[in-house]
This record gives sequence, structure tokens and C-alpha cells, in this order.
Amino acid sequence: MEKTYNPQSIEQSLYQTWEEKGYFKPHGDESKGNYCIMIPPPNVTGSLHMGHAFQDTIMDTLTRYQRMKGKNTLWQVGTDHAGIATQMLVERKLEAEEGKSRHDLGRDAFMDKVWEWKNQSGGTITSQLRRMGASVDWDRERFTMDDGLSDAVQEVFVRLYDDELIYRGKRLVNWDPKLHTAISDLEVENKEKQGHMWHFRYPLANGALTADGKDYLEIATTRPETMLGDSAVAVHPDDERYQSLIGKFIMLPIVNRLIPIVADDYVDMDFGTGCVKITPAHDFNDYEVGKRHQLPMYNIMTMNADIRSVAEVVNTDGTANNELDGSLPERYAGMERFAARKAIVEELDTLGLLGKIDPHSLKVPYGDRSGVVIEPLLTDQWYVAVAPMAKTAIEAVENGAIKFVPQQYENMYFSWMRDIQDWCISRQLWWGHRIPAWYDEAGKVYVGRNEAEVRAKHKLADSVVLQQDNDVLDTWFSSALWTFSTLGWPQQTPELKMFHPTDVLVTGFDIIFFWVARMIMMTMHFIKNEDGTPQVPFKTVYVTGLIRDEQGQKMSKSKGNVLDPLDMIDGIDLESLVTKRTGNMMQPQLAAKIEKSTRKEFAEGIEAHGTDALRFTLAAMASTGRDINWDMKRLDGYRSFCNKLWNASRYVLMNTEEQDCGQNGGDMELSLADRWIIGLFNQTVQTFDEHMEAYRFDLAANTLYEFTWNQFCDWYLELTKPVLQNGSEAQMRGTRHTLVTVLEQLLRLMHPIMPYITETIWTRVKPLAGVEGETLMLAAFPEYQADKVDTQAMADLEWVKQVIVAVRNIRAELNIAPSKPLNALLRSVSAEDQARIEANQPFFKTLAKLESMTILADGETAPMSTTQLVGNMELLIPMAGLIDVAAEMARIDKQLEKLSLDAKRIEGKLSNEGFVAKAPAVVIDKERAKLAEFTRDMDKLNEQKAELAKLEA
RNA sequence: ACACCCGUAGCUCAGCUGGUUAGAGCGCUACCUUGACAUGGUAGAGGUCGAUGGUUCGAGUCCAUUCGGGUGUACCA
Repeated sequence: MEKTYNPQSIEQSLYQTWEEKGYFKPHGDESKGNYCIMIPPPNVTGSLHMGHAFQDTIMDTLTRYQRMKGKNTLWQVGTDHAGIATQMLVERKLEAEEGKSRHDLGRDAFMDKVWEWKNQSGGTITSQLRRMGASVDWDRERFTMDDGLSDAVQEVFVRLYDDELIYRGKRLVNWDPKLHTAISDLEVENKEKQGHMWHFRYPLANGALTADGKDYLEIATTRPETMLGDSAVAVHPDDERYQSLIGKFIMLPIVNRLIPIVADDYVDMDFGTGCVKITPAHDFNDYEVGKRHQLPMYNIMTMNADIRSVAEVVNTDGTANNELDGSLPERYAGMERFAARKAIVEELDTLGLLGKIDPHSLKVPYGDRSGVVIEPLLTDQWYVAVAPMAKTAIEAVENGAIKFVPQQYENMYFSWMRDIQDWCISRQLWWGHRIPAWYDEAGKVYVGRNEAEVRAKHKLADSVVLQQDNDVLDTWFSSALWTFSTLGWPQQTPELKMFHPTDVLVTGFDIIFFWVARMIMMTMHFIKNEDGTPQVPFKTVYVTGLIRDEQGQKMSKSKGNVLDPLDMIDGIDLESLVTKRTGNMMQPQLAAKIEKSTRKEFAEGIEAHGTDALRFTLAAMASTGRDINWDMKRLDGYRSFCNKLWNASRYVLMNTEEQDCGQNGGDMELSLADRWIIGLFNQTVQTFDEHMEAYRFDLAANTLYEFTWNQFCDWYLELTKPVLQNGSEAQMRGTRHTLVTVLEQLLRLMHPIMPYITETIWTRVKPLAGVEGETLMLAAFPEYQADKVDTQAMADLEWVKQVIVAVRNIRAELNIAPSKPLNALLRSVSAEDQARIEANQPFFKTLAKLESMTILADGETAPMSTTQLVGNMELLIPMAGLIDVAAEMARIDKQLEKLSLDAKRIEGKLSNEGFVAKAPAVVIDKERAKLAEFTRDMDKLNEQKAELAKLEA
């Protein structure tokens, strides 16, 4: 093996081999159970970011772990067509390259363009997924718009329509005036903005007066332009100021429309004037008020959110109202909404109807894709009536059929699900699943899998012209079917039976509503268990936090703090990083600042770390559900860890290759260290399993780190040296055997998190360990074996370590070179300790450089020494002439001080009657033992002091 | 407004159902090129666990209040 760990030289070719050999596929043997994870399909437009890298690491770790445990394992991969995102991207490209809009091309030609783009560039993210080492089954890769998934989408739509869970209607929706499509509530981001509250005076009609004699009502609004669509003014029914006016009318200024004054509980008497303008076609609350009072709705805006020349008047039930006059002043026709706002305020001012204007902070809705202000607009859309499905979906989480990790996210899920609104699923886009609905010339709607089916079902003559709905479905509609559509539904495939319900969903908290909740609803509606009860899509939802930058800032292109996982793996020089971060920006003016901060933070660029180090870092940082502040230092540290493992393996190979490791029999004698490391390894396996079970990847990673570095490397490898240098044949064989077998097993244990380095080393180690198998990926995961844990050996070796540490302590304190041999004197040596000393001389000689260890007889006086306590035993290093008595006294005093403090605390506890009476016996015994130990140590230290004093005198 | 999360060493974080002397990594200090590894080794310094009050024999851990930071939902026209 090369002297230095070089991930680049091993990773990519190894992945290729794995993929070619088909190791990622489920093996089909169900005897140990099945295991399945569905990847959250990334957008085809996307490229890998830290969040993906994080989730992919977790999913791959789980997948490899379960696969090695022998389960029939599938990690299903695929991509999402991402309706709006992809369409926007291709439209921008078309505009830039050909100066054309999608409308110039027409629907079919544009769709061809998108497919062309998808086929060319849609593979970026999947090739990046390969770099992460993801063991997904590529042969089963799916795309939400491929034929099979499109069939599933159609089937679901038709069945939901037949079940009356999908309906079409004219309702108020969140309208994106830039993208010209409806969007769902979830795609709206409410941002706090500073705006104004304008007060208007609406004249009362027919000479009516308020209680205090005014001939107008004062209303307030943050969106003056909507007044063109007012159809009432509401007051609270109990409001004495206005009770007499209920049922009377307002003459709406500018439009001169007579609108009623209605009473509604929605109005807060104490807020403002207690009078509210009601604009049912442009405000969600007003829409509800309008429905209660059967108010006509005046839609005053176009699809661009410009003012119409004539308002569209719609009845509460969504039908057109042809009786009421929707005329609007000509001067506003075609005016952009914010210009209209200004103009209307000015006109009201001119009319003398403008009251005060207060600064006011309000939440303004923005489209999460377009970034423009969303307008509530009356349009015809398709909806899913989710309430009945939500009920089942809530129960599944309540009764534990689905668990969230961490559990706190269940709150979020419940609160949203219990107040869920119908889901607007139609989008006025072209890229997506076209809605399987057809209209005849009278506008009557027919839903079916295709036109022929519709005609047959409804017995429509060929002469009836049918036109398919132009809209497509929300992207999340198809994603909601992901767990079962990818397994072949609506066919009852063997895969569906094997892998559904899937085991765990790994995803970010930000898409619990978008995706997780809807997946649960859809799946439970369509997929049933053998007993007919609804089947869940997955048993566990593992929710990840966000990966932020080192300052805790969200990573974003406009902040220029985005880190690309591939740059961590391969490294990147500063110039390329600057170019990458500042190129192709939406706001080029930020480039200079980003360049500056990038040059400061990454003056040397980013070094290559390799995939394994990145994966280990992500696993180690994955503590439950909280956001992670990225730390480049930790990545460095875990690359060092890989290097450590690499070099430890080199040591093992160096001492075992072409040597007798006991593969072919022969006498074997295991040293204390051998038996200790075998026991410790087994305990490590057990701990690792427990952490994996609990989805504590951070603790699992720490367990590996601690064992590998602090025990295996720091102690065990050192402890093998004396054996390999001076041991007997049988001892050397035993230690070599332990070296290769423990390393071989350790590689298996680490493989799920660090697949590349472990596989690479394993190919070299396996023949020495006498192991068959062509890949570590498919080797059996280590199992905890209780009988391999020799507790006596472990206690003995821990004691040996303490003695060695004690000597090292003395060396450090007295500044004695590690290479200088020392002679130790021992006092208060028990029979057990004496046996330990005799049995482990080689360890003391090599690791502590102790030339001799002499046991002092009872009452024998020791020469001037410095002393350390090891349990009951005193270890003395004679230092005649070298010792600074004052310093030694001070050192002992310091220890005494600490001990007496601790002892006092325990004495206090033990003299507390409540403690002795109520604490469990085990705890009390522990405290007593501790106190005895402290007292003993203090006695010994006092004796040493006395001795020192005597010797000096 | 409601809900949830976080506040522990200089930094980033563990600390499970309350019970050794509160841990890790990085950073820092001193020493060490010892034949696996300087991407290393040995030894160390560093914390009144945000604050207050309570429950308890015992609180970093449970409860209440409070301060600071964050997130999600819903919002008053």
C-alpha cells in the first residue's frame, strides 16, 4: 500500500466496479427480511448540494448496513421533473439563445425542447450521486414523468375523481402573476414588509348617518387598489356605533357602486374604526365573508395582475353573474397593480376621501419560485379534498405506524394536518403531467385515462369535439406517489410486495408538508395491507436539519457561501472557487463582496479530502434533527482519521503479509492485549448497533473513531510490538492472527460509513484473515459475540495501561526523556497486581521503558522518589539528587487538596440522612467505595509527604 | 399570537428514561522526527452547564418564570 492515503486514486474506479458487478441490486433472498429506502427524488435541474450529500450519506450508510446484515435491500433512485423549476430554466435558456418565448414555439415544440434538455443535462445530479458512493440500484432508476409513473399519476387522478376527492371549481387561489399559474399555499412565502395603512372615507348612501352624525364610514386598507373590487363594508353585529347602519348602503367612490353594509363576527370591533372593506375576489378572509353573505365577487385583475377594463362578476357558487355591472373606470384599465395603488390613493385624496396614512408592517406573500408578490385571484382550478385522507394519515402517526425521528416533528405534522386546506393541484404550465380531463364544446368535463376511454364511458359520438384540459398537475402530486409508483403500481408487482411499506424516509424538515404528509395521505388511500387496512408508505421518517455555513448562515448563491460537496471531495483552487461562486449570478452587484470573502476564507482554496472523509464528517455531525454548522476543520480531522486507518493497516500488513497468521492452523497463544482488543471490539460492535438502531449516526461515528484511534492504534498496535519482536512462535502467530482478524472485522464495521477506504484495505487483508468473498460490500456485518468478551483480560489490561500512563506522567512532569530507561519500585502490591506485573513485563518494558520493577518489602524504606498511585499500588521512581523536594511536595499537596474536596463532598452526601434513607443501595455503595478510595489515596499521599520530609532531613 | 428547537470549554457540539470527579473534536501550551502514521506521538491547561425560583436524598438532565438566538404555522382589515 502507498505510504499516504490518497482517496482520489481509489474511489471512482471502485464505484464503477461495484456498479458493474451489480452489487447494488437486491439479492432477492428474503430470509433475513427486506429493506427499502426511497430516495427523495432530486430535481432533474439540480446539482448536488450539501443537503443532498448529507442525506445521501445517511441513506447509503443505512442501506449498506442492512445489506451487510443480509437483508434483501433496495435503495430506489430517481429524479423529479420539478415542473416550475425546469420549465423556468428551459424558458430562460430559450430566451437567451434564441430570443424566443415558449409561446413562440408552441406547446409541443416547447415540450420537445424540455425533453431534449432533460436528456442532455438531467444526469448531472445522478452522476454526482455516484461520487458520494451511493449504492442505489441504477437499473431501477425512475423519473416522475416516465411512462410508468405517468400511468400511476393518471390512475390516481381518475380514481380520486371517481371517489369525489378531486373536484374542479372557481375559487380564490394564490396566483403568481409572473409565472401565470396558480400555486399552493405552501409555495407562498410570507415576508415581513414595511407598508402603509391607508384610511379612506366611504360615503354612506341615501343620506344615512352614523351614530355620531357622520355621513361616511372610515375604513382602512393596506392594498388600496383592491377597493375597485369591494362588494360590501362589514361591521361587527354587536358594534353599537354601526348597528343602525346594517343593511344600509355605501356608495363606493371611484367606481360608484352601491354596496351593502353587512354584519359579521370576523370584524374586530377594537381594531381601527371597526369597519372593514370586503373584497371577496382579492382577499382570502373577505372571500369567506363574501360567501357567508352571498356577496358578488368582482374580479378586477388580469392574469398579469393588471387592472381589467371590466370586472368579472362571479356569484358565490362560482357561476358568472351577468346581471351586475362590472364596469371599472377607463383610466385604470390595464394599469399595473402597484401603479393603480398609487393612482387610487391620489384620486381619493383629490376627492377628499383620504384619511390618515400610517406606517404599517405587514406580511406580504411572495412566490417561492418567481419572487413576485402573489395575488389572490379567482380562477378555475382542480383541487384534492384532502380532509378525509388527512384523517387516516394523522392516525397513522398517532398510533405509531409511522414514527418521526426526532419525534418533535410530529407536532408540526399534526398541527398542519389538523387544519389542512384543500390542495390546489392544477398548474398553468406545460411541463408536467397533463390533467386527464376533457371538455366538450359546452364546457362539460369528462375525466378518464385517455380520450378513447372517456368517449366510451360517456358514450360520446365521434362528432363531439373534445378538448383536453390545458393544465398540468403540481409536481408534488406525482412525488406523493413515489413509494409505490416506483415499485410498479398500479400493477401488483413482486417488488411492491417485497419492499412496500418502505423502511425509512430520510428527508429535510422543509418538505414535511410538501411531500411527506401528502405521500402518507396518497399511499394510505391507494395501498392496502393484506387485511385491507391502509398501508403506510414508510415506517420511520428521519428528519434532517439544514447544513449551514461556518457562521450559521443558510447557504445560498446570493450570499456566495455555498459549498459544493464535490469540492470537498476533489478539492478546488481559489481562482476556480471564486469563479464558481461569482459566475452566473442573479444579482451581479454582489460579486465583489463574495469574491472578497471567498479569498479571505479560502486563501489556499479547498484541499481534496475524499468521499469517505466527507461521509464520515456528515455522519459524525448528524445529531438529531438540528441544523448543522459546517466545519471545515472537522472535515480535515476526519481525513486525518482516514489516514490513520490507512497507516494502521499498513502496519498490520507489514507485520502479517507473507507471515504465518494462523490461517493454516498451528499453535496460537493470545496475549493479554489480544484478548483485550477482541473483547473491546465486540463491545464496540454492540454499541455501534445500538446507535444505528436509534438513528444516532453521530454517536455511531464517534464509537468507530474512538475505538480505531484511541484503542486500536494508540494502544493495541503498540502492544503488539513487543510480542512481534520477542514473542514465541505461538505468541507471534496469535498476535498476527488477532491483528488481521480484528482489522478485517473493523473494516466491515466501518464500511457502511466509509465504503471506499475500507474496501480497498479489505482486499489486502482478507486472505490473511482467511476470509472469502469478492467484495466487502456484501460481506456479513460483524455480530456482537458475548463469549469473546473476556472481562478479566479487559480489567487486567486496563490496569496495565494505568501503570504505563503513570510512568508517562512522571516523565512528563519531571521532564524525563521518553527514551530514558527507568527503574520502578512498587509498594502495596496485591497478589493480583503482582501476577499482572509478572505476566506483562514486555509491555512495561516497551511502552513505559521500565527497565525493572522491584516490589518493596513491607516496611522497607524507599529512596528519594516521585510517586504515582495506580489503584491500591504505589509506583515509585527513585530520583535521588534529581528531585526538587519542594516541587514534589507542592504536587502532592495539590492532589491532596483536590482529593479532600471530593472526599468532603461525598462525606456530606453520606451523612445526609435523606440520602442514606432514600437513595438506592447501589448508589450508596458506590459513594462509600469512592470515599474509601479517596481516603486511602490521601493516606498514601500523606505518608509520601512524611517520607520526603524525613529523607530530606 | 401559538407551537417547537437551541443556549454546556476559545470554537463546533455530545451528555439516552435525574445518581462516578460534566465529555469529544478542533484550537491552545510544553515536550518528542521512537521503523505504521508529523494528516503523527506523549503530557497538560481550559467549564459556577443563559438567569432565577421550585420538585427531589440528589438537577446540566424534571417543573415554573425569565432573558437571548432560531424555526414553523396563523395572522387585524
